[in-house]
Amino acid sequence: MEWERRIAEKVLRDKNGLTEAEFLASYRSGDYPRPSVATDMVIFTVMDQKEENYRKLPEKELCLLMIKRGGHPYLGCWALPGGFVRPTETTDEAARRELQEETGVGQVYLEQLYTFSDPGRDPRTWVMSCSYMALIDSSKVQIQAGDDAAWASWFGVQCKMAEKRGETECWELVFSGEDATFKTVLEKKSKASFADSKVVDRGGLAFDHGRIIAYGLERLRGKLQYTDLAFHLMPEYFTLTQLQRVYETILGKGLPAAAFRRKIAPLVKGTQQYTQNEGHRPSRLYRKNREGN
Amino acid sequence: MEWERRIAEKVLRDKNGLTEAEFLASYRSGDYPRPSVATDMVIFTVMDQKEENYRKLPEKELCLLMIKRGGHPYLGCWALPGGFVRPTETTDEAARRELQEETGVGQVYLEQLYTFSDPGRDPRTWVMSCSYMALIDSSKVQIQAGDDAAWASWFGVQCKMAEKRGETECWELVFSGEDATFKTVLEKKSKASFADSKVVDRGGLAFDHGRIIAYGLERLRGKLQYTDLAFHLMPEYFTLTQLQRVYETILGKGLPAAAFRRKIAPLVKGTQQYTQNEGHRPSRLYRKNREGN
DNA sequence: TAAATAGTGTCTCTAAGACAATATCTC
DNA sequence: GAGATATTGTCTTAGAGACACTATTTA
Repeated sequence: MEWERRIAEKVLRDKNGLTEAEFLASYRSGDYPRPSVATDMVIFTVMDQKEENYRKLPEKELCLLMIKRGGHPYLGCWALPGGFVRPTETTDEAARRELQEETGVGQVYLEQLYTFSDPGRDPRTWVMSCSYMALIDSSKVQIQAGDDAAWASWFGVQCKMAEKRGETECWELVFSGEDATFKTVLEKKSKASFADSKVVDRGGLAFDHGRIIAYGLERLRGKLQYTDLAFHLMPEYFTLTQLQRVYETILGKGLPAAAFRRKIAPLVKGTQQYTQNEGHRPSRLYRKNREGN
Repeated sequence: MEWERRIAEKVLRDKNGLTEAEFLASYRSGDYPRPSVATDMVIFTVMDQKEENYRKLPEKELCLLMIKRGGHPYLGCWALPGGFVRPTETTDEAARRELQEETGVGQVYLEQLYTFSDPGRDPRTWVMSCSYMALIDSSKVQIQAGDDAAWASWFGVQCKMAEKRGETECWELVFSGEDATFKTVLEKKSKASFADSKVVDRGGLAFDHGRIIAYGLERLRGKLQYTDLAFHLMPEYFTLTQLQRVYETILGKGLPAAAFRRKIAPLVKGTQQYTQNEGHRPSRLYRKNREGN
């Protein structure tokens, strides 16, 4: 068939009589306005809080990395790390590059969250943000925290509903870091996602980053339940109680130990090592089960 | 405090001595290259297939809308409907605008899926695609199908794993429409999402739209289990068997009727109306339960 | 009456939550 | 031994799947 031969040879011609190669060679990009596209990253980790009693286990806290803005707009506010995407890379690659620059950590879990595109979200110009969530193992964080950037800092986050008026919910993100503590207030519809929320009071946060962070948290909580995401927040060897604390910290509620262990059992592999010098019965160390479901 | 007063009055000055207002007035966007950003839409509906027997219920099929390309590149291939985002709108608004233009339907469920950003995904120039999933009630579709665009057509889709080599899975998307039937082959890692898949053989599909469609399907299947998404695919009144068929069609497997009805019960509200003239026992008509969880 | 779907009751099995009982370390 | 956590066993309950049984319509 003549027609099939043409497809095979890629010489289909358009209404101007051009082949695809000819078309592409003559193509000039139109005059559509183009936005800048940046990646913003919600880098989560779970850190130990100060210890109180030599016997008690340390409390854990969900933390994220932010950077203090040294220029306008939002001078002095805290913002998510990020940067512009280059024409030679995917947004994934851009995010990984930024992450490397910002934290020095390369091999971390990275997941695209959502693209925020409100035309006014950056007062300078039209900038869309393709947001990402990164999960970092707490032991690696200890090395990197306050590494070079005097302006980067880890903040504990808590997200809780403050008020409910009919279908509209009012949520508070509370950030507590060494250098600052502040609160961001968001509003959203009951069934809606934080991707569709509205910032009511930025507090000390820059841009629309409150929405991004709240959505990142929502995603993290959701996926925690039916994936093995949590292991990206753990060091190689950990106790089941540590793992349980990480779940509890992220979900914001306590879990029954027996049920937790049953559920998590197929995902972990026990070792012959135990914790020591802890003021109580030693705990077996586990690691992630690679093969098992 | 002087400092707090400055914050309150928004007269913080940057290292050049500018206030935020002064900075923004003098801001000139840098020379970073900018991508075009388009929205692409996976518009799903569930349609009845031809009836065979006056007694039997029609089989259902998951369908999506595609448009035949009339110009290069990918001349003659089928592509997802979509278009460029304008500087005055969000990607959501752009998607809704395109949807309105394409199908004439306004009030439909719309959800952002993923932003695809491979630098080479469009051979013309640097174009990112912020993809969306739309769900349309099948009864509305009947009116719109083949409305004006001779080049728009509904295709039945099926997605199934074809082969598994170690950690790499090979998947086939099979499209069957009135005007054409073809197959797209994708590859992905076992645990990975289709957002990270690779098109191995486009078949008759344009661009990287196979990835987008497969990811849309993955999202739809996932959310079907724990949300009330399915109701967006239903007309106002429906039987529980119809609802069940929609679930089965999307999930690609049969479900036990008794368990399905128990699970779905709190989401629906029975009416006093029944189907008629169906060659078998009439079925009660239900509608979505607005209040109940 | 046959064909076909509609709708419900019950049994089993699994998993989650509640809770108690036991184990074992360090100071 | 006291204090604290680790770990397991058991009971109850909720929900999913299997399956059978009954109900109801039309040609």
